[in-house]
Amino acid sequence: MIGIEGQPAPLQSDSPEPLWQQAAKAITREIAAGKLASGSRLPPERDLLTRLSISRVTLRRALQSLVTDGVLVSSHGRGWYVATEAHQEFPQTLESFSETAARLGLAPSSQVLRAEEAPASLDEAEELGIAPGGPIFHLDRIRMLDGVPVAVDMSFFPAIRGIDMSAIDFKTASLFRLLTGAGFDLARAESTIEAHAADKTLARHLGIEQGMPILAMRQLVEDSNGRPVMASTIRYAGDRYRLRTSFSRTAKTGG
Amino acid sequence: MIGIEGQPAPLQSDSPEPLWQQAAKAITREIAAGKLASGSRLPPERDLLTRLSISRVTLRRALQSLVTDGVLVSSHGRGWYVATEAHQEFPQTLESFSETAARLGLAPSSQVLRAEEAPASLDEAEELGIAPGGPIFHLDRIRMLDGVPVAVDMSFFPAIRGIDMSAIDFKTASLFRLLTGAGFDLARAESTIEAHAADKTLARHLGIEQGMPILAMRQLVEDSNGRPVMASTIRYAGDRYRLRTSFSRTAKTGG
DNA sequence: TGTCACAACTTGTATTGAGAGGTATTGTCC
DNA sequence: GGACAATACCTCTCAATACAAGTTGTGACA
Repeated sequence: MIGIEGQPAPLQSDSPEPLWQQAAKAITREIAAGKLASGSRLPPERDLLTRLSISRVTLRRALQSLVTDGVLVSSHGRGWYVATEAHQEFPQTLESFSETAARLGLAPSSQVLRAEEAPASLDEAEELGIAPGGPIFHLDRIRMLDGVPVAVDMSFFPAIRGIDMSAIDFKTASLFRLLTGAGFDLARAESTIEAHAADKTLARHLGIEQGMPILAMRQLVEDSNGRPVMASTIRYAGDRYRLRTSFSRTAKTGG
Repeated sequence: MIGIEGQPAPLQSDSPEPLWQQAAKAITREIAAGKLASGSRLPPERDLLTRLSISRVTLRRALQSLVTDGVLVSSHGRGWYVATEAHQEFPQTLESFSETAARLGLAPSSQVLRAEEAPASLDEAEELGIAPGGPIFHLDRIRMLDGVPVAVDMSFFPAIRGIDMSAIDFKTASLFRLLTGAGFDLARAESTIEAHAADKTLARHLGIEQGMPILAMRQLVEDSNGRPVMASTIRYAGDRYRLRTSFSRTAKTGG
């Protein structure tokens, strides 16, 4: 950490990674950790370079790279600011269903199978870190592209007070937006992906033969404190959908 | 010894062993002797060539061979560093095979099916952005955990000049390390993941029944200029392996 | 209380210099 | 042809220093 609120943290001078890159990362980590909110102002350059023990040129190199990456914006005479967010969903390395639809020029739609509140089972309670029997909301949907079923999405999250769930059209509603609007700070997601054979129920929903290969993705979304917010199991017809992911390398070697 | 902390040690100029090899070995010995810790910086080239009494070209030849071997990494403008153990593959959001093995406490190993240079087909050439018929290197391996086959990995990349591929033990060699050492700046990867039924050949390699669900991942690795460097098709036994990914929300540019 | 000048703060740009790795060319020797 | 050397030039990293330009705060004055 660059110790914005505390101690200075010197960068690794004995590392292959350039100092400007290390500084940029340190700043990014502060933002990701929530110590610098979207839109907020960083300390002045003079302070940052003292705390990081680097020259101003090096610091500005780091800051500029973060501008290029869209993380920061600068204001001449006023200071450096954390860029504001543009998206409600995760900035992605795993392409979302709606992004895939847009990319392929296909119309996404959903058919709701289940949208109701129920008491959490032991497993569900454990997964969400709540008391067994506590109220959770289940949303099961068939996801379609141009009317063709490609996946069954079964998600659940803690019941939300103050929102009339029956008034929500879950054919089109985004769960990410719903949860964010309800005050959850979605910060992180863990996913696992497996291959299975389609069982009888799923085969019927997707209109495929029982036993066909499917992709099964389990996803757990957490808030910035690490509390689970939503759990999903999404099963895709193997011959109709592929998951797409990309990622970049940010460092050659670490110290 | 190269006498980093003491006297210079001239290499044997009347030995049949090339000077660059002697120099590489001398450096390796220093590391093995603990005089250069993992991640630490070597003296500058100017100092090393003086102490070893060899030309810079020869020294760099030695250093480069150690890069290929994964012992050193270079940082332009900063210096030469002893490589650290981790972070040789993408550090990122799709857990690597070796990371999965470590996490589960299982011993990873490989059986080489194919390791040869061949002219690129039209499709292969197109994928790598090279001329059809141009030389590419194919590496097909069965990946195993604790001796149990879990995946077949078929990768190809442009043939690398200056490296004796027959000298490489592909049971253990890391392709990322090899390509990085050969000068490719691996910066980005695109992957797609599908579910298929195992065909006859794959089923035989993995020891599973034909038709079983498998995860099929296609991955294209690019360098920092966006040029494709390596293409891989990795097929995992669906009941023995799951892909794992996680990602975090960070600030992003306003659109 | 409002206005204005000035100082202080803060970012933006430029120059110079040193250290250090990266690439290329030419030539000699075995 | 491989090994090796000498030489030249390029590019990146990093720092110190100086000056320019925009913003904000403060004190003086009407």
